[in-house]
Parts: sequence; structure tokens; C-alpha cells
Amino acid sequence: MKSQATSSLPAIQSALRAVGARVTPARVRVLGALRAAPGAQSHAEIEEALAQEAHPAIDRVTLYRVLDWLCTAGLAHKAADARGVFRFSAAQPNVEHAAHVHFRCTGCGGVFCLKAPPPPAPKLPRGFRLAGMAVDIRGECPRCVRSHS
Amino acid sequence: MKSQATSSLPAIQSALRAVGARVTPARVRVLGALRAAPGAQSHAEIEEALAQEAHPAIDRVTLYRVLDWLCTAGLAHKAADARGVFRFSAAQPNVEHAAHVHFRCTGCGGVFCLKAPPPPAPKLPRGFRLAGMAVDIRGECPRCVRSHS
DNA sequence: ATTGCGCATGCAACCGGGTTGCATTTGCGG
DNA sequence: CCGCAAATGCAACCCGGTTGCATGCGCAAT
Repeated sequence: MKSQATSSLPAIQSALRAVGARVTPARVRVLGALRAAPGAQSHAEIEEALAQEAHPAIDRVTLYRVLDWLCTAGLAHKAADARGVFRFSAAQPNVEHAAHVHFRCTGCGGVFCLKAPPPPAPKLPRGFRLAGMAVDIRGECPRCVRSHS
Repeated sequence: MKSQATSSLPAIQSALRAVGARVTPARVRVLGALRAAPGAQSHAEIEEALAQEAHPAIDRVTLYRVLDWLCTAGLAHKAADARGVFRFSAAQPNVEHAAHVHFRCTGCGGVFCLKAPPPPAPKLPRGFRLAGMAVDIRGECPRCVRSHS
């Protein structure tokens, strides 16, 4: 399991410390799993990934709390996929996360980040307050296309 | 809210018949409620709206089944909102639903359709199959802005 | 090194949206 | 009017997510 610079142990620990928080095994492992993952992960996927490590399993509730805490700390993002299940992804400092494009597979529910031009934000009717913008492409990923479905 | 041609009783019945289906009270009422609604409705909101009519209440499960059936029949659309709960909206034939912009209120979870320029679809990596595209603006609707937070 | 505070964790129970199985009703074509 | 398949209602169930509470532990002050 290789860890690149952003997901190395010291980097994770310093990221946690940077937000003035206690560095606990659960947080380190969860953030590490999140950063090592290719895309947005569901709670079940993260749990499964952590279970394969040689450490004691993390409680379901703790995982939820750590994930939520990471989100409020700005270290992760939370979003519901097409199935209504929440998916979490690491907030990588070197990646511009403000405006990019997500591809959501209707087959497996997976989320892929596309390198795509961020479209200009349209103007809102009066009274609406803009917080962010997301472009979601629906379709099927190559694997689901191949397995027909 | 205009209950015009597209949401009149005969129009609903003929729309149901057009897909070769039995015209039942539940389907008529649900599709009617959906077409009369200003935006995407959650299951609970639809149930509440139907309960205020002078008809016997529709079972929770039946409502789910009718909604799903309407989706597969192409008469409605289903999507998960930011909270992970499904919202349903009528597929109005005169409205181009393929590409438009949704505003999702982070306060109340409501969904609003904006009249906005549909941005061009970005090109996908090879192997991905495009099914549709959605632009989601996150923020707060005027009412939630006013009630502050 | 020790102590002590308070946050983090684990456990169990709970909640609500969504689904499934099955018996009964009903639309609608014959 | 009959009969059958489709639709409905009911109850139980599943699963993702949350809450309450007692215990454990990171961390800093001593």
C-alpha cells in the first residue's frame, strides 16, 4: 500500500494538528484511507478498507463521527450519490475542489472526478445565496458498460 | 401554479394510457400532485399533499411503487437531494428536462429549477457512457436566507 | 513521570427512508 | 358479466445514519 506525499503518515498527522485537533488512530487511519482512495468512498467501502488493515476494526459509529468531523474540519467532503448514500472524499489542498465535474455511475454508484472546464456560474434570481456549484454527469462507467447491466 | 392542460384530469389519464398502463386512482392522484407541485417533491411531501385531498389516504408502499413506476414509465424523474432523500418531479413533455440547472437549498433541502443556459457537456474519458447531466447550485433559498442561520 | 481534564471511542438502542412478501382488490379486455 | 393479471394494502423487514451514555485515551500542565 503505497502512500504518496499527501497521504504519508507525517503529512496526515500534521494535517490533523493543523486544525487544532487531537491526533487519534481512528482519524489518522480514516484520513489515510480517504486520501489513498481513487474517488469518493461510501461509508461501507471505507469500513471495508480499514478492516483489511492489521489494526483493530473501527466502530461503525466512530467512523461516521470521524468522517463528519473531517468534513467540518475542512479535511473531507460529503455528498450524496445517486442512490442517496453519502460518499466522502479527502479535501486535497493541491486540488481545486471549488468547481469541477463529477461523473456518477448509475450502475455501481461510483463517483469519478473529471478534468473538465468549470462552467461559469449562472446568475441566480434575487434573494438566493450561492454557496457552491456542482456539475454531475450521469451515465455508466466503463466497467458497468462492459458488464452490460 | 397553473393546473393547465398538462395537469388536467383527462390529460393525466391519457398520459397514463399512452404508456399502456392501467389507470388507477393512485396513479392519477400522484401524477396530478407531482405536476401541480412547483419543484421536486420528497416522498413525505407528496404523501402530505395527497392526505389533504378528500380521498382515502394512499399507502406508503403504494406511493413508493407508483413513483418508481412513473419513473420507469418516463413520466417522472427521481433524484437524491443533498440530504440523501429521493425527490420526484413530473416529466413535463413541454419542458426540456435534459439539461437545466437546479438550485438546491442547503437549509430546507428544497429544489428549484432555474432558467439558465445549459452549459455544454464536457467530453468524457473513453469508455464512459453519457446518460444525462445536471448542474446543481448549492446555497440557500431566499426564505432560508431570511430566517438567517 | 504523573495527574487530570475533556474529547474521542465503543456499545447498544433507536430512527426514518426505502423495500419485500403475500393476501386481497380492482381495472379492463374478452 | 367473468376472469386474470396488475395494482393495492398491510406488516414485517433491511440498511444507512444518529443518539445517549459509560469508558478510554491524547495531550498538556505539573
